[in-house]
Amino acid sequence: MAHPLPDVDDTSGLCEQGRDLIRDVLARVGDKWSVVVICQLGDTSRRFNELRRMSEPITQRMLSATLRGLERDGLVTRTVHDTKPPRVDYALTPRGFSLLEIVRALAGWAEDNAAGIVDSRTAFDAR
Amino acid sequence: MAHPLPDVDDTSGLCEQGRDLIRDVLARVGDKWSVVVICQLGDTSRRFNELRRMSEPITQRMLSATLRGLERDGLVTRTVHDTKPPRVDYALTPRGFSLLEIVRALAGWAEDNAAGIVDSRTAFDAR
DNA sequence: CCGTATCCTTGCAGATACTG
DNA sequence: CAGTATCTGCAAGGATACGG
Repeated sequence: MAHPLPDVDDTSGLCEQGRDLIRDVLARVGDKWSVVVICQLGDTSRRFNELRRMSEPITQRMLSATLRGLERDGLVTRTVHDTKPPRVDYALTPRGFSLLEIVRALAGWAEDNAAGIVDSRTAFDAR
Repeated sequence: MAHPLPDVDDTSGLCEQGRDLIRDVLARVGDKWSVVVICQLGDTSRRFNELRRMSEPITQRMLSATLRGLERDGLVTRTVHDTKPPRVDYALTPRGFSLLEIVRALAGWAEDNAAGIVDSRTAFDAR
């Protein structure tokens, strides 16, 4: 196991420790579809095509891959009901819900700073 | 300005409104180098090659692009000192600092859940 | 020292078609 | 309904070289 930076200064706090895994988590949050799916599962469990419709224009392939990734990290559960037309339910785990909280905080920040960011961009581009 | 989704249901709360911009912000957080740079600027301002060394193995190209993106969004400032060897300082803006807070919260969550996630992955892969 | 310009590879994601 | 398989493009990013 590679030691995560036995570096001289640790002035950056949390951001320096466990770099790999943290980047992993950040990547998931940065992933377009993961966040969308997590948000949609925030209220109740959903079925595959239900998520597909809600997350348009996601492709089947991407939804499938996204869900498998989330399941792998223990963020969602996949429950197969052996009914006549097959039915699969996806739901957030406790860990998934705790991530949802953070994502919502981030979304809140984005909303609060949206106008300012747009202004900054306009100013920057006008040059 | 485009209205942020005059959609039918808003069951997912914040995650549904202003989708485009929010995804933009999330993408920045998910971006490998942006977070690293923001964290390194958390304590004090830094010079270009200083950031370059601290963020290894980032390439010049990527650091340049990352910094320009952050500057464009008003997250960092770029200050050129007209000294004999050219010197450029990058620093976090107030907006940058406020994002740093969120990123640190996210990093904290990652640390708290690191072990659990690794376990989930191992269990998932062992099948 | 602080970048930009160019080339070139790679991996991600869309489209499409098919299976249990 | 709930996915997997294959093929293909396209753009992000590494390597390298050069300019202010």
